[in-house]
Amino acid sequence: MLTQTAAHALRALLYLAQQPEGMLTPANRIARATGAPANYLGKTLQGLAAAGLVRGTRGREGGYTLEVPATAIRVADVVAAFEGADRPERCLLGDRPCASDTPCTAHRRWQQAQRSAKESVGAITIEDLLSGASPERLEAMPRRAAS
Amino acid sequence: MLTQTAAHALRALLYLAQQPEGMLTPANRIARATGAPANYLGKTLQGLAAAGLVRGTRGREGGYTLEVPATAIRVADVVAAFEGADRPERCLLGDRPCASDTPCTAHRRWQQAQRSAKESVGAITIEDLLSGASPERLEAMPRRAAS
DNA sequence: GGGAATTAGGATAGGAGTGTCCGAATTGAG
DNA sequence: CTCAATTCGGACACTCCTATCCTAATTCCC
Repeated sequence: MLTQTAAHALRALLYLAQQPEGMLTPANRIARATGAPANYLGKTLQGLAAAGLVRGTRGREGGYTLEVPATAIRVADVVAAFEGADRPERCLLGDRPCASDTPCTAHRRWQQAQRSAKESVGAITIEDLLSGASPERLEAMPRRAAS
Repeated sequence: MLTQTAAHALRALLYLAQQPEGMLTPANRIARATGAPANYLGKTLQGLAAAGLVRGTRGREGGYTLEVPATAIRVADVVAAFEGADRPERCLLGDRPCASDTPCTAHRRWQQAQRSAKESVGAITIEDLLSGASPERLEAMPRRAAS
């Protein structure tokens, strides 16, 4: 569902959001707490810093802190920080943007579902995850028994 | 959203579903029609055959055909045909299945969203995509402006 | 029966995601 | 000032997904 990198990033953000406001947490501690490989998490945090979600402070007693309140960081933002210019949304039938041999009802139906799927996880904020709140009625979704 | 392999497979199934009932279509033609690399699509079709979704017939005038009606093939089935024993659903906070330092409201909230996302695309059938029908009310979802 | 078309399946290469390692730059503590 | 802690940034290995290529095995047509 999420890439490994995004998952590490999300865990790091959740951890940072639980720290006292303004406190600097070194990457090493975050790695230990979240179970991410320390070296790799370094890179990941740099990515988050580049995206403006966290701020890194060098030097002794340095570390990372949230740059943006936890209510303003959506999962979609975290994902976006690590994807490289997403592909041009190719059509499901055939190669061309919308093949002529089919009126591409598939296209619409598919994009609709994709958007709905992306939003149902992308719209969640760090704060939502920590508070357990449901930002909009999601439990109102129909449920079908998986055969 | 989908792996490349699953996308190829989905396109192949959509193409096969549009062919006359019982007709055998060689992999080569499917590849040309869907824009997938022919050699790789061969493997992909083998995967679909192993999953019981299509049937391959060897020899001259051979080819592939749907083994199951298009109404009975869900996107989730296609995806499942190509994933190797999905991982044990690790918790979002910390490494352990459910860390003690947080009551894991995050866990529930997250899984809820994930399931909802998976279902919104996974429950779609090949037939749905071709007919443009919406299997359950999906357009009733709330929509938020992406900032 | 011979030959061509086609699936089945293995071996191999390229690339991206993931992870490791090491040095350079920065900053505060002593 | 010196040193240690820390982020920053590059270089490199590993693995899996994707893709290519080649050789069987099978089946129909002539």
